[in-house]
Amino acid sequence: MGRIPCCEKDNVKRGQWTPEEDNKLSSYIAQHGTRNWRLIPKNAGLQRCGKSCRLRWTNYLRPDLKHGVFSDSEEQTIVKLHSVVGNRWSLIAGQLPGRTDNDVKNHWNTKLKKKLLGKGIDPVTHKPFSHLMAEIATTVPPLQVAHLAEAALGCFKDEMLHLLTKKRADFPANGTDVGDGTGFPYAMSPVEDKEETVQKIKLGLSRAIMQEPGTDKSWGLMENGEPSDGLPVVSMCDDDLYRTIGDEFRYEGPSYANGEGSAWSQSMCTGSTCTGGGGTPDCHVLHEKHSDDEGVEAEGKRRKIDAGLFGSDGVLWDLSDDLMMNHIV
DNA sequence: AAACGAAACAACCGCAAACAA
DNA sequence: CTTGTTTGCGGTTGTTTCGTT
Repeated sequence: MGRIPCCEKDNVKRGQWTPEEDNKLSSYIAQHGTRNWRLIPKNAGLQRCGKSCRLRWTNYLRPDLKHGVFSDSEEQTIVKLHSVVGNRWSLIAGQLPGRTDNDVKNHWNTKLKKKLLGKGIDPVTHKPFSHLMAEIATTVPPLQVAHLAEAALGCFKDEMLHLLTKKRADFPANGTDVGDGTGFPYAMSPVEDKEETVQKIKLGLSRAIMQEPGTDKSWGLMENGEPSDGLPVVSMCDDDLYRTIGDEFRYEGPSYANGEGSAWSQSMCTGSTCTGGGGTPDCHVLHEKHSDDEGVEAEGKRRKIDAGLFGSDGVLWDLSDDLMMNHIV
């Protein structure tokens, strides 16, 4: 017994909507409302799946939608809410009049996530990477550190690779301050091609993963403290640096009690080495949905979180005391 | 001007909750 | 209470647009 399809696949058009289709759908809904999406395409004379019509309406045609760029305050709201509820896009969109969950999701994935990563903040936990490292170092038995590092790097390797290679290409070749306020010098040989850089970074990551627990943790450094392989040396434990570079977002210090993950830690980790069973504690929580029984319980918890966050009128509570993300204007 | 890659946006898919009969 | 259907949601994929070489 399979699931009943929402429509006949054969006679259904897919892909981009034409203005005529938009008109048909809009005028039909204006007259008859949005009851029974399965019947709407048929009655409106559209060769579309009801689901497709619903999506088109809710994400694009609805008259109350905003279509412009996200404002600073909207971005702040998204980051703040995401730090509390995670990838609950509909919940977040509910606090942004005129924005859809798809809008918010796309904006997060294409802009905000990278923005945070670029500032050294883990977009999953909203903590600076330095704090994550420190937590791992202090709370985990040394023998597990290497495995956790591997899992973490697996989760973020693509983003790290992207950022590192991009940054490298952007830095000046004379090794002076790049002028972003970080005082971070970067020396790059002009003849060094990008592919070589990528290979070096990959090698560095691999070494970090392979490194036995208890050995020198100063990744990328040779015994004399000089960078090996020409890789940059970045202090990942410098909160002052973080505050300096955080011209838009500022981390005000850990707020999770006793190393507990935030309420939203079911956010996705799609890293290839993250298998859900092992890995970091967060990674374990992320995959709780995979178990049906646990999934029900997780959903129950989720609903409690929802109920706690929003009043009966759906208005967001004042979260300023609970949030770890503050904004500098 | 053309080719290529990255970013942004739009749409689809499958799952599960909610609802109605 | 059970079963079938609809709706909402989040993840993913496909397409278009923009910027760079």
